[in-house]
Amino acid sequence: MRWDQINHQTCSISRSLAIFGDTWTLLIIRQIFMRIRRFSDIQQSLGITKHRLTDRLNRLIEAEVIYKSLYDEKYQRYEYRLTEKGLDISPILMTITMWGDKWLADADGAPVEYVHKQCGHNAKPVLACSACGESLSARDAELHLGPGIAQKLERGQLSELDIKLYQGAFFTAGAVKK
Amino acid sequence: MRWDQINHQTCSISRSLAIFGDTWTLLIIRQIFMRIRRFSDIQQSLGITKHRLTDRLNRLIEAEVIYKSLYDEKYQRYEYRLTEKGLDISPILMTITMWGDKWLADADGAPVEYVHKQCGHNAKPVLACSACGESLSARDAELHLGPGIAQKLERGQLSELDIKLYQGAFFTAGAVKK
DNA sequence: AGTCTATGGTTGCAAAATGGAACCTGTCAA
DNA sequence: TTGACAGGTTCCATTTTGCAACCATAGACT
Repeated sequence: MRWDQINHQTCSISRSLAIFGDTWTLLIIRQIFMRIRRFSDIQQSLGITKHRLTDRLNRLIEAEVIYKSLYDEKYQRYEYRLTEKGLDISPILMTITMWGDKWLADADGAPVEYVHKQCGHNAKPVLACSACGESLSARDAELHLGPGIAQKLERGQLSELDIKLYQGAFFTAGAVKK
Repeated sequence: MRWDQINHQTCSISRSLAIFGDTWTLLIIRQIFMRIRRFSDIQQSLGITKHRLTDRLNRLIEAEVIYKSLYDEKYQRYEYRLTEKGLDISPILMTITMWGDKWLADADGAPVEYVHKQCGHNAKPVLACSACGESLSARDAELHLGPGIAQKLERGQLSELDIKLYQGAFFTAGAVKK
């Protein structure tokens, strides 16, 4: 299968990665989070070619993750800003940062830190259960089939590939036998 | 710059993405999380070519995110399992899932759900501040220069590119003027 | 008037990554 | 001895990428 068909799968991760799962895209989003919003600034700060950057920015606009905002009328210059959808990517960048800090940092320590404005502390973002507020890891969570899969399964609308994609979850749920 | 040089940057996100930021890799990790651990199962469930899968698995082994585990002595068959480092990627997959569920789901709802074993509820993982336990979003957090950058800056060990990369954070920190 | 610079691109081309299919290897089973 | 299965490797055509050169617009400088 071609990567550009990956978004047709019934999977939130596949669909998300079809938007920002290729090379450069997440780094571009990070730069915009860090207030580096202009074409040439992004281009130079990442060392990406203009060609590639043009392509990636257009895809992100298409996906409604960023939008162009006029900042200079005379020159017709635009900067790129995050939409609500784009701002919502921050937890992903934070968890990636935490992983990199923990597993890939050199002796000098973490390159940047997040300071929580409300409590003033250096915050290491951790995942918590929205229901009980306790911390949540892969070992604390059971994967269940959600309505998006269950309904399509009942209606026979799952593709062959979707079924294979979820064979792990089906197995856990007892829906199929291995 | 070539993508394969991106891991030389002083940035936890760049370094992390050098490991799992290309096409397929994160999907492969997700499959292993879902207990799909054998070569042909991963290959068929993702629709990836064997060629690509071999390459990606070897890189993940090299990065110590997964390891090979013998499950059949006679046939010398191995399955791929997550190391501690690999298991720690789960928060990233969870936050990506949440984003996809919120912004890309169809009318049927979320494909899968996480059930928190401790409290039994359907958990939507949210980010929390490790210091005060309150929820944490991009707007609640201020980006500060951490020791990894500050020390290298003092010692003059930051590359030209690293400085550009962090110009947003330097600006916030008052370290440089725009 | 002519040249220079800054920003934000587009175009063309060679090199690298990818998808697809065919082929290989070891073990067993019919 | 033919076939099947798991887990690859090899080969080639197609895509994607990196790199360099070029273009357009609006001033600013000489």
